[in-house]
Parts: sequence; C-alpha cells; structure tokens
Amino acid sequence: MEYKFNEIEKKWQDYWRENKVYQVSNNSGKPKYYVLDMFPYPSGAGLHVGHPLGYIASDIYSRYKRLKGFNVLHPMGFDSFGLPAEQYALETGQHPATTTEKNITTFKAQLDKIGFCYDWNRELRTSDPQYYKWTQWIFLQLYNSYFCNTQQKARPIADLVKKYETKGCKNFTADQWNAFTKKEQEDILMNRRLAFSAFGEVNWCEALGTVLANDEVVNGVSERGGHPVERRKMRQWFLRITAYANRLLQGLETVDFSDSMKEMQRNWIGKSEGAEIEFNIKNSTSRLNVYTTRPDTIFGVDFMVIAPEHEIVTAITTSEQKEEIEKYLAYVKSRSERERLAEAKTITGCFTGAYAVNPFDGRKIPIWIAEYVLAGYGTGAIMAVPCGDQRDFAFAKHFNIPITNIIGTHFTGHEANPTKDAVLQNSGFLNGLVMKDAMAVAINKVEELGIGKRKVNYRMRDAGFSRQRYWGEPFPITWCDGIANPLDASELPLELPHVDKYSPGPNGEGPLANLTDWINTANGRRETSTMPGYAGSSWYFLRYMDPHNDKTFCDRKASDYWNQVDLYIGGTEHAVGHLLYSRMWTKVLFDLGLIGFDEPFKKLLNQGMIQGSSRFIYRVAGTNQFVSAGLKDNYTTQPLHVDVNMVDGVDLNIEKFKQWKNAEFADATFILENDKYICGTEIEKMSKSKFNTVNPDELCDKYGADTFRMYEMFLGPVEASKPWDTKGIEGVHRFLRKLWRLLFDDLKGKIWTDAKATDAELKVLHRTIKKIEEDTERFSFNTAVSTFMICVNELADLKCNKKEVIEQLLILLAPYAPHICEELWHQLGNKGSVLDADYPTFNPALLVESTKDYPVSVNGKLRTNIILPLNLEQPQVEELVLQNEVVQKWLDGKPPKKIIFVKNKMINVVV
RNA sequence: GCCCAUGUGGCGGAAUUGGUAGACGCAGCAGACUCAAAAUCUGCCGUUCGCAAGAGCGUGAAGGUUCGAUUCCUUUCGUGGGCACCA
Repeated sequence: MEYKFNEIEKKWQDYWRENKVYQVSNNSGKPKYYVLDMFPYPSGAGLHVGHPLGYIASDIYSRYKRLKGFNVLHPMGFDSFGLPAEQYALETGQHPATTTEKNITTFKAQLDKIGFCYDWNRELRTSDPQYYKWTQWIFLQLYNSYFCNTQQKARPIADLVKKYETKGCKNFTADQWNAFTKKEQEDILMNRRLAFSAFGEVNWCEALGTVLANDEVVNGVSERGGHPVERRKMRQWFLRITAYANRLLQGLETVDFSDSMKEMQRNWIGKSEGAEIEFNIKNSTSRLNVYTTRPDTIFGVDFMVIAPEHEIVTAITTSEQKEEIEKYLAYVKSRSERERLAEAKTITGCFTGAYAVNPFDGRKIPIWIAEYVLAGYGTGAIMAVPCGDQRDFAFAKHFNIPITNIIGTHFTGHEANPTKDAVLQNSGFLNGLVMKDAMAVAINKVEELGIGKRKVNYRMRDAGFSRQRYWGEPFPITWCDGIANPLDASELPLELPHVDKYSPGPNGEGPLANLTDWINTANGRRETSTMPGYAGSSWYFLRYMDPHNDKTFCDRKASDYWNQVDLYIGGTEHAVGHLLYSRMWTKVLFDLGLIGFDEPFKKLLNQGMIQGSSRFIYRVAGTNQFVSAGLKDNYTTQPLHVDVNMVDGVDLNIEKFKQWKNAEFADATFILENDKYICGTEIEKMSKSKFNTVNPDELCDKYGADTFRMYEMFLGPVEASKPWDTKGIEGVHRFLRKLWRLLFDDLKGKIWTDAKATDAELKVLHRTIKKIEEDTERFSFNTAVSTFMICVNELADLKCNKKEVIEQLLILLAPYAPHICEELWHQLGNKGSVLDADYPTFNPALLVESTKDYPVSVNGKLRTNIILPLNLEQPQVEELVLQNEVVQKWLDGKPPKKIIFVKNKMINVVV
C-alpha cells in the first residue's frame, strides 16, 4: 500500500468539514486558548509561499494546544476593505465588492488546501455590512467619549457636558457655557472627543483631483502621471491616540512582545521630557513658545527655528525679508512631509528678520524658518544650540551664524558635542554646573519667572482617520451648519451605497460626494469620506469571539471567556500602525466597560519574510540573443527577470522559456556555456512582477500539504527571514514516506504489529516526546521537524513496526502533518480524530543512563573520549583520566596542573 | 545619521544555561538492488597535510575575559530591516 497523499488529504479535509471537527464552542469545561493570525488582505494575486509561514506556525500551535487539553479558538477572516480593489475598479470598472468576493474565494480554497484547522463558522470580512455595522458603532463610542485627564481614561462625553453645565471649567463658567450657541458648544466638545474632526494637512494633487498617500508622491509629483502635489489643509477625522500615549507605553510592560518590537513602539510614541519656554520678540507683542529637552543649554542658543507653517511667521517677518520668506514658503509647500524629513544633506531655511530675546542675558536671537521643523511636533519651534546639536551646528555653519560655546574644551569647533556631562561656561547662573544637574536648575528658574514650564512631550501625533476614498466604511455622521450629527445606533449599518464610477468627487472629496441623492438627508449632508484600512482591523479579534451577534459587537460573556489573544502571529510591518491602533481601541472599550481587558495581545510572535530568489537572463543589447550568466561580461547586456518556475536551479529550461508569455521569445537565440544557459540570481522581495513567486497549490499537488507544511517549518526559525528554495522539499517528503513504510509495505501491505516495544524503542520514543514538546512550546518548529526525522530514522534502523510506539508518534506529529497522521491513526484501528487523543506523557525513567561518553580535552583541545559511570566523583575521575593512554601522551610526563570535571558534560586536563 | 537584527560547510540550518562546532535536510561522490530507470538501501562528504594513524587551521575580522568562547566584553567590517532633520 502506497502513500497516496492526494487521496488521503482530500479524504480528511472532507471528513473534518463534514464532521465540524474544528468548530469551537464558547462553552467548555476546558481552559481556553486563543491563537490568532493577522488576517490577510485578499489581493488579486492569490497566495504565494510567503503568506502561509505564519499560518502554518499558528496552526501547529493550535493543534498542539488542543491535544494538550485546551479549548482553542483559531479563526480566520479577511481584511477586505482597501485601496487596491478600488484602484482596480477605477481601471477596469469592476465593482470592488465583486472582485473582493472572487479573491476571497480563491484565498479560502488555497488556505483549505494546506489543511488549516480554522473554524470557518466564525469567518469575518471587514467589508461585510454585518461586520462594519459594529466598526461604525465603535466609532460612535469613540466620538461620544473624551479622555478624562484626572482619571486617565475614556469617559462618556455626556459626563463632560454635565460638568460644563453645572460647574464650568477653567476657561468658562457654567453660565457662560449655557449661554454659548450650539455651534460654540459643539466646537468645544469636538476638541475633547476621542474621534474628532479637525483640519489636517494632506498631499493634494490638483490634476488628479484627489488626495495622495505619502508613498504615492515621488519628488514632489504624483507617482501616477507626474503631476505636481502640494500640502493642503482639509477637514479630516482623527483619533485622539495621543491621549493614550502614556498608557500605550505603560501597557508594553505587561505584554510579551519581542524587545525590538517594544522598542519600535516606544520610538514611535517618542516620549521626551523637557520644558516649554516663552521668548519675547523684539519690537513685537507676539511671544515665541519653544519646546526643548535641553533647557540647560539656554545660554548657548544662537538662533531659533520655527516651522514654515507656524502661525506667527507672517506677523513677525520684517518687510525686508518678506519676499524671501514668501519664496521659501512656496518652496516648502511643494515638498511632501517625507521629503522634508528625508533629506538631511541639503540645508534650507530663511531668516524672518525678527529677533527673539534671551530671557536671562537679553541677547538678540535671530528667528529662522526651516522645513525640518514640523508644525505638528512640540510647539513647532525650537531653540537652536549649535555647539551641542549636530543639526543646529550644520545649519549655523551653512548660514554663517556665529556659534556660542558653553562647554569649553568639549566643543572643538568642527562638530557639535551633545554631551550632558560637560561643565557649563558662558552660562550666567548655570556656570560651573554639570549639564545633567543644570537641567532641573534651569527649569526651576524658568518656572519661577513664569516664562515656561516643565513639559512631557510625545512625538506621536493623532491618527488621521478619514480617507477620500470609496472602498471603506462610511462614517455614521451628517453635517448641518458646521455641526456633526452622529447617527443613532439603530440606523446602523450605514451601508456603503453602490456607485457606478470610482473617480473623486468635487472639492477633493471622495467618490461618495458624487451621489447627490445619498449625501443629502433630512438631518444634513452626509460625511463623504470613508474610514481607513485600519478601522476594521483594530477590533476584529473581538468579533471572532461572537461573530454572529446582531445585538452587540461582542457579548461581554464571550469576551470575558476568550479574553486576550494568547498568541498573535504576524509580520513586523505592522509593528507600529495596526498594533498601536488596536491597542488603543482595546483600551477605550475597556475604559467604557465594554470588555474586561485593556491589552488585546498577550504574546506576539513575528514571522520573518520569505524572500524570493529571482532568476535573470541577459539580453545582448539591441538583439534577441541571450547570453549565459558566466559569459555576460563580454557583452553589453540588459538583465531580464525570468519566471523561477522555468529554471532548474540556475539552469534555464530553454524550451519552456520560448513558450513563455505567449511565445514572445520563440525566436530568441542563446549563447551557452557547457551547452547550458545559466541564469543570474538575486534575493528580492517575493512579488508577481519579479516572476519569483512560488504557488503553494502546485507544491501541495506535487508533494502534498503535509510535506509543504513541514518543509515551510524546516526552512529555518519562523522569526527569521529567508529566501525560498524549493530544492529541499524532497527531503521532507522522503521523511513522510519513510514514516508510512513503518506501517505499510508497498507490496505486502500492512506490516505493523501489536508486539510489545523494547526498551531501545521506548527510549527513542520518549526522547522524541520530550524534544517535540520543548521545541513546540518555544516555537522552534524547524528543530522539531529534525527531531521527527531522527526518530523515524532510528525506528527504521531498529525495524520497529509496533503499533504501541508509532501510535504515540502519530499524536506528536499530528499538529505538523495532520492528514497523514489522521489516516494512519485510523488505519491502526482508532476511532475519532487524532486531535482528540491523549497527548503522550514523557517518562524520564526510560532515559536514565548509567554511563556517559565524556569528551576529554587537554588544555582546552579535545583529544579523546572516555566512557565513565555517571556516579563517579572528581577523585575517581581524575585517576581514570590520568591512566588514559591518549591523555598520558599529551601530558608527556608532566604533572597536570588542574583537572576540570563537570558531571555529565566534559573533562578538561590543564597542563 | 540613528536604532534593531544578523554573519557558522557548496546550500538551508543545528548547537536551549560558557562545556565534543557542523545535528537534520538538500546538493555532490562512490557502491548495492535492477535488463534499465525510478524508488529504496549502504558508505563518504568543513579545510590543509598525510597511505594511514594522526596533526594543523576553522563559526565575518582583530583583540580580550576564561581551564574552556559560535555563545560574554571591546573594536571593526559586511548584509538585512526599521525609523528619521522629533528639538
């Protein structure tokens, strides 16, 4: 009986589906465990071998946990709103809903082929109205909440209104509040809502009539068409994530993410401590407020730099400088934020003609504007200290601004020195203090004089939450006289209306603005922008817990039961965006009492990227002739990507190549080396356009899903990035066939027996149990696969065909290769899924050894091995070692200085 | 520029706490079985010297700590990724 993997895999996938083997209940006496993958965006290109890496890891772990007696939630869904579908619609006229549906069908079929244990009954799609109804609902919760600074948590905005009505606040009394117009009141509340509307800068492209993402802007022009792009203020929705900055920071202490992942989030949040200091401006009533982390350097300030967008600019610019400044402002407007921050080499700036006054020594400080200072960070103004900050130093040198030295010999005049350990000079009342200590002294003085205060600052900005696009969640908001009106929860979902064309609406609005019937309602004009991609993904892990509930987003009972995601697997590309947003949403829902935990993901495992190994051929310039890689240097050539699937290693299959792309290269000729065409190679991102993608379906057809799963794991540690190479897959396939042959012979059929296992066989088994359990627990799936190979090799060497042993092995292997294990499990006469078997228990007694083959080194160099009983103590060991012939040879008659003996490890003789 | 990760045979990788470097697999070589092939099995497989026994070298490089370093420390180079005039 042969190992017919295709039949077996189909059979068990059907069985699992029909018997609902992976359906999970919210009621169970077992402890729960929640394993989640970052759900995919269903792109038109389908799945390539890079996608399933994390899915296989999570699937193995889910099955393992189930075998270990847990009620495991392991769902899958689709992040199905997004730009590519809309872009595709723009090009082909096909509705995003149609193409998305089609793509999801393909994805699901591909996923099912690999044999994942998803509970598809809980599948969700962010673009499904039954799902985004609750995305909109949560948005309304955010809209109707504010961040209470006293309690450091979200509270209903109604609480704030009540306070204003009865007590007022430091800016107005209750009477004043009650006298405000509705619009005035709403404007004040908008400044506190967690989801709020305000003006924000966007990349505006006049020619395309639309807003562009940062990466759609290249060198100041649009990527599509090369049209000019400028910064423009537009009304946008935002999430007040900055209010949660500190809690997001503190929450990192309570979760199990890698240190580098936490570090990335900390850097993004960018907490800094310093001071805000106000400077008077000469001949002006305006004052300039700067934020600095180094108040100790206040006597070293030689100039100020403010953001070109700073509101004070026009007020302080002198008439002589007006023209210059306007020219510079026009230049800055043409620069995307990314460009403004990216080019460190070219220094630009412009003097306003105005001077600030140093409050301590009265010195005149010129005020400049420069693109590297952003309006959105701090106060949008900095005090520049060239002797201590390299960027300020470069700026001063470039514009010939004299530099004051406040750190004596620590400053060379050739570069800035950002030390905090220097003793201050030329620094008035701070003279003689070490900079570190001077900070507090300076801040205290500033506060005493009432010209500034201690300030904690965050680099993170509030998150832009609207997009001028079609394929996203509509906002449940209408506008009337400049006042936003939320829809009532009973009116949800506000369904995304059908459109016939996907081009932008007037005045930079999204496509929805074209639907006059839809936007005009009795309660005002509908919001025409839609929510960004991360809206639906910020809370999806909750919906899986209670996916069909039409009363609430997730019943509190369900979220109390499943609680946090125990293991979350996904790529590092979501390190800051998605993870921070979902952490924030979780905290808000927790604050409002809607769920019982405030961190969504207990443990995060980052899978590495599988890169593609591209193949190149070299066209001789201007011909249809291609030269083999080894000879290409003799010609002028252009490299051309060829499909990796037509290449065996680096050896091009010329016949296949000639038929490629509708026989585009049918007439090509070749310059070969040793009768072969050798391709060039390069490791790149796996992508369709580079022809280096490998389709998992084909590998599953050719070798089976079990082989494919194990090979992906065998490639290396899950967390590591590595290039894909199909070559080694044969080895894993051979392993599974070898396992099969322990029970079945191709000719004789069944060869397994009920005979009792020998000690040697049990030893092999229990060594494997121990190692597999350890490796699976620490997500070391690659070494687990090796362990299985070793085990089967050893059992084959022992000619062990015993049910007693192999049955246990099948349970261990089931998470990794579920189909073959299920088949063999039943062949051995068991009923029910192998996943419901009892996980083998490791028996240490079987592995106890009485002797050890010790490596013996002389002076740290390994010279021989000696087998010694394990119960020997140092003196006996020394005696036996010194008797050894090889050791005596290396001692060469000299007495040993010392003998190091580590029990059960090694022996080292020092001469 | 800053931060993080990483560097081990022809290749993917292993060595979990400082204790036999190269497990396991791929590729390669030699052989068995076969009319032949596939499949399977056996042996070899870091490098240099040597018939061999054995010896020298060897985890990017150079130092250091240690009886002992792929593992810890310092310096340095390469690669990958992330962030970026963030005050």
